[in-house]
Amino acid sequence: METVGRMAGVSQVTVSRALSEPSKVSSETLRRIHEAIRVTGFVPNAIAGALASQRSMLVSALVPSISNIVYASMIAAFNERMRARGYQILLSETGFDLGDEEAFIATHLSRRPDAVLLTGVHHSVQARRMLLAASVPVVEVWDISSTPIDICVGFSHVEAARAAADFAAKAGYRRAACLSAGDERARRRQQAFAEHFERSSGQPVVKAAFDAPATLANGRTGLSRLLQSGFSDGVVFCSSDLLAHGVLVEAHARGLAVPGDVAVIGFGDQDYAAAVEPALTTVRVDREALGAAAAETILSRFRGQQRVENVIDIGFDIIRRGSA
Amino acid sequence: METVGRMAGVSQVTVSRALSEPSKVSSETLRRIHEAIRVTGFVPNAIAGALASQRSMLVSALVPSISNIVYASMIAAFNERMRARGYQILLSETGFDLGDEEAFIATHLSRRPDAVLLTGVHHSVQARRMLLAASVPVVEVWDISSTPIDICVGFSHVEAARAAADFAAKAGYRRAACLSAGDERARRRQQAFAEHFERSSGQPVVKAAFDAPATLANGRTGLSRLLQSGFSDGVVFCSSDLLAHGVLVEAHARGLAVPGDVAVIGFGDQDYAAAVEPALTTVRVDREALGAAAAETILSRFRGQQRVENVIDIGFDIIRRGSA
DNA sequence: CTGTTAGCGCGTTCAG
DNA sequence: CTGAACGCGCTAACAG
Repeated sequence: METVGRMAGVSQVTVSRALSEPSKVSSETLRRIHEAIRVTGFVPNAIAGALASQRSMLVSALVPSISNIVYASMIAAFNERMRARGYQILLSETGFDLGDEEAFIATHLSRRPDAVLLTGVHHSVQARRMLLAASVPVVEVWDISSTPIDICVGFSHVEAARAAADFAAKAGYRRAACLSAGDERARRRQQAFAEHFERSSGQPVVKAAFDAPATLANGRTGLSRLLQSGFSDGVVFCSSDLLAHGVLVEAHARGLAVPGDVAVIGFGDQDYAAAVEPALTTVRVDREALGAAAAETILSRFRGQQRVENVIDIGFDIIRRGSA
Repeated sequence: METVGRMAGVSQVTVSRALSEPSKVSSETLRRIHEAIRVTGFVPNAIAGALASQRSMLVSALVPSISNIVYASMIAAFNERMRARGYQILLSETGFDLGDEEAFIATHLSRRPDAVLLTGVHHSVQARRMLLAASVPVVEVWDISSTPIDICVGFSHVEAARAAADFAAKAGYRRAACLSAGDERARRRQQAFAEHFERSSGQPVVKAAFDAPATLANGRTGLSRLLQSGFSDGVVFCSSDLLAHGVLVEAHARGLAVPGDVAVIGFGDQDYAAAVEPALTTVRVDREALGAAAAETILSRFRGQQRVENVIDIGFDIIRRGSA
């Protein structure tokens, strides 16, 4: 800035102002400064800016998995809103381990983010402490808690699973099975679905769970396991559309009719859910709305509104298509 | 650090050293310093550290799409290597627009990353200029160029498409079609496949291209369009496994046998490629190896090795499965 | 509208 | 093995 200023015949401070508050600089000096910037190829140093202003314009986001479209699409929506206000996202993949998450939180906080987004409402004690000490807005997404660290935006996994169980019972299915992949929230849904369905139908619900992440192959294996366990002629509640899709493929390979021989309910309503054969009945979670709502609450905190609603339930919908 | 030092009975400098070069501090002072850190809940300020040391420990990465598993899995591998060395990734989604990419590059460079990863080898003139001026290692991935900005790690899209065309011809297919989604590299592959197949078979290749990103639904629509255009009884070369999967679903819905009535070749070898019915014949690109190689070249630059090989071709493989 | 001054919280010399 | 002094490049007051 010193160099640019010298070239434009002004001081370093004026250059700084020209960049951050152009309205406070005369149009003529502004012109000369921009010309000097162009000639020198000057790129402002955001690090120094952050140190001086105590605002990094960085928001850190921690998700279990980047390659899981479920989180990726939520982050995309979040990112878009934040970027429109000049914030950049520092994204990390934590896996599903709370200890790892704690380490990531420490690393992220060292960069002094202006806000933090976390996935889920369960965090280590030390993590909570660090986040509170950082005294920046913290948003927990993808779940609901009555005692968030700061703000939470999500939906109730238990209620969603119960709604699916009600749907299955009302659709006339007498028997049900659950298929879930390795993630705590998925298992909570499985549990809630099973309890609720068993209560209303009186029939035991067969379960299969993978420790591994959800894949199409696991969906296929999952249906095989359920059939081996004696399940037949009922509905399979899957913890993700990907697993549900695998069930569809396996059913097809075995010559089982869907939903005649086996019905399928997915979770998430991914973009392919409506395109598979038969189209997937699923629980829709509006991930874009979730990411957007998370961004909005953070931004309103930045505007100084301390009294933001701190528990936002974005709900869910059961989307009935052909598979169940 | 001042506060921590006072509590431990040492100066700020010693605290700094205790954190960055513990071997240069006596074990007793080390102990007291760590105790003080624990009590105060001190979290080092990486911003100030970066400003003083002129090293941000940040590496910026620009990909067309975060939610596209193709890039996400490459970034995951890249990230893992860099993180092991203490670097954090600043990730942005550029879309497929070179102008937008330029804006992102400027924003990223203002954070003074220690290295930059870009997707593709085509960038705006201004982008190249800025990157060169930044004088940090720059890796272009996912393509090959004889004149990279600095380093490139990828494979030849033209050669991959030609290999697929050769495979199709040798497998006995006399007619072919191409299906591709909106991305310059996909279109280059489609072009190369068509030229090569037409030359060897003498038959014109039917083409369909989408401006939109690849989705399963587009794959279905794509097959419909190709059939309408008069295509039948041949092989469809798709620009991604997702499109190929859509073709599979649509063929099934229409009662067409795969590969009997229509054969399918995908691109990428995603994890579901082997799990669909029939399993997908596809062009495998080792995305993990790509991400890892990109990280390794950057890290060796950091170690001061200026003479790193600057064009790395990781190649590809044709994986023959059931669909073609 | 512009400039002066004083930090932001660290790492990096160089002395001891 | 430890500390004093300095500066990284910028923003935030304040004064003119």
